[in-house]
Amino acid sequence: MNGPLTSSDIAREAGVSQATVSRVLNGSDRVAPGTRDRVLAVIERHGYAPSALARGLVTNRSQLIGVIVADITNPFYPEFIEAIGESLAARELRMLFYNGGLGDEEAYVRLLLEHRVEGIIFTSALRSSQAVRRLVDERFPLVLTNRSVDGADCDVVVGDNPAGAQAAAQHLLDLGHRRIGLITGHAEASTSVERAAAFATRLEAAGVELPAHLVRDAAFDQAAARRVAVEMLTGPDQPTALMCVNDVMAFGALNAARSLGLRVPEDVSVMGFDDIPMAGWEAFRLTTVRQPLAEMARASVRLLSERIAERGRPAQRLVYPSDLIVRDTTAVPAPDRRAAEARR
Amino acid sequence: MNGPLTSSDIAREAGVSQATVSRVLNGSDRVAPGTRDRVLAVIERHGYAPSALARGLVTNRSQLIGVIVADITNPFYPEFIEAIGESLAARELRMLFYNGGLGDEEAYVRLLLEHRVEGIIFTSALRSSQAVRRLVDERFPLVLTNRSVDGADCDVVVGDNPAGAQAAAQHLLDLGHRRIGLITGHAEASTSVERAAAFATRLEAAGVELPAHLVRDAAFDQAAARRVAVEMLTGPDQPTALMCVNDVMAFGALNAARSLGLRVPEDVSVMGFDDIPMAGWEAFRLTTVRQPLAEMARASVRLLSERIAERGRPAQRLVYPSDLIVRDTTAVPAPDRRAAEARR
DNA sequence: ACGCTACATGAATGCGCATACATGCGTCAA
DNA sequence: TTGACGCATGTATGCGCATTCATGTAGCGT
Repeated sequence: MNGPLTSSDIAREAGVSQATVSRVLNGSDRVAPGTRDRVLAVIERHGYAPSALARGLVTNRSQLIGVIVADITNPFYPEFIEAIGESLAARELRMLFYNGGLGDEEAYVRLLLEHRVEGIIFTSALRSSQAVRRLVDERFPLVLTNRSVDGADCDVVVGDNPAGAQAAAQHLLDLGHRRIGLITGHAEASTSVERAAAFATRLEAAGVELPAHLVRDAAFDQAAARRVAVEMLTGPDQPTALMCVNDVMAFGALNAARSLGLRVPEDVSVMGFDDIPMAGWEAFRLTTVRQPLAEMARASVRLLSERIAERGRPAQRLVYPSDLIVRDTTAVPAPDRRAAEARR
Repeated sequence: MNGPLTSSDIAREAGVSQATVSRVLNGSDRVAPGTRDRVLAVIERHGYAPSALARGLVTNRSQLIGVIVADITNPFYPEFIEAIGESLAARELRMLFYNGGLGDEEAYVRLLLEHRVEGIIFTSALRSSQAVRRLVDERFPLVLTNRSVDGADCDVVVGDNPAGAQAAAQHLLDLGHRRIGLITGHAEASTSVERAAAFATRLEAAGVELPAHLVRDAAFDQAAARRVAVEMLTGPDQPTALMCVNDVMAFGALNAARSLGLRVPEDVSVMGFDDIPMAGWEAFRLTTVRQPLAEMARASVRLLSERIAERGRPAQRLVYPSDLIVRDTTAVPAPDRRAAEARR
């Protein structure tokens, strides 16, 4: 009576062979109804659970999917993880979860491979990720979600960052902003780079300058964004609006404004990107760009399991639309506002 | 060349036996330095990763720990998961992650057991959980974090809920509040029950009534708490303060107040419990009760791995202190709402 | 009644590894 | 020089399961 029961234990008690137990477990085979019921009864009675280790060893299918997240405390990710978890469960797949995946990706991937995961979902790969490129070269099933990696020809699920960022820029331009600060994420994150580039391009096209000191990196981090925003809002050449390439950093900017006694949007406008659920909370009411996060998460799982089933298929790149969501953190810039009020 | 390399492949190429490869992989054994280097070179060259499935089958150690969370989108959990992940990694353990564990716990646990997890961390067990009790009966290694289960004699890591809730009650009483609303979590969650009970007791001891219609359940959910708070703040017998048994619900209450145009703390005071990082954000500046979340998470992992090593040891219950953190959402009550409005 | 088929089931095998046991070699004391 | 011993390494085995092949039995037609 050491450790969990085995299929042989069940077989003995049910008076059949181990092979038969295996057959009823896997349903498909032809087993006499009476035998099946008898075996199932024994399984039920003991709460027998077949070993996924042994099964995986034989079938070469671990039922495990590795999911790598850079920072689960960043409120962007939980939504994703939730949706991924649901999709995985629906496909009889379990999640081997790794948080902090930015550091030594190599080590993480190694561990995942030891456990013979059938595939990996990277939610926060860096553009230059060696680990990702190597896996792609080996045709190991993986999908990049919300990010892409330079030169890696693999399945990718992203939002339409350029369109979203341009819409954001246009929104601020339309309001009349001409001095705009941009808070970017990690310089190695495609998401940040794409959004920042498109935003800058749109501004440039409208003849609005985006000086270097108004473009700051905050690595997708709330606290860092808060610091950077404080600096921009107290430094020279203060912006009338702050664009952040994700919502979490926009919360940081909002916190910064509040800590400085500035009103949003009266004194500064703030924009985010992603439209995570918190962005809609009364505490924020953040103007942002919506991405269909849950849908993107589901698509990632779908793509991954399709690739597992068919390794040779051509890589797909799914691009989801981005929609401008105007809430309460953006308005006409302050000077104009005064003028407008005076005009009345 | 199907599937990953095996130790036999490595052995063949290194000119040794499979057993020797296994020996160098597991370090300990006496292997000639020259042989070891040769084998390691081959392993390195091919990026060979030994199968955790096969190893687990032999050693009966999967290196997997199941972690069950009720709702990862609840900002309380990511902190926990992060800390748990780090502790697990430090012990060469991986996280098999399950979100949504409140629903069919039975099914989840079954899956975890199939994968032969060495232990399970429940972060959101319900008081009456059958699944937990059964596991405890079977002496399966598990620890309950932030929750306890009635009649389950197992390792538990919790904050000092009674002390924290009493401190919260005392704080509101000291400020002069006499009509206080209480928003509770899931009625089956020990955390909620303990906090609510201690809070009520303290009020009662001070001769302050806590009428039934001012005690509402919001299941630890932000949106539900928001709804309930709106009802209490617009209904009859409006409270001057709202105590929420966790921070996330306090955010809901804050959102409710804001949506009603009520100022916090001038018109209503709001308190939470947990002191998750967001509670300190300028957007909230929530008065709350701090629990050492990361420490509790680490202790959970420690307890679990100790129990895995020694199944027979007596169950431990670790109680961590709770500290009142006074920030900006609590103040002396407005004499009454009308007076407050008249003043404006 | 006989032989044949279809089907239910058992026996045997191997997945990749750790480990107990066996072997062969060098070393050292006598 | 010899036998005993220790060390490095090889051989054999089994973990729990899926699966292939072998076997026996019932059911069928003629």
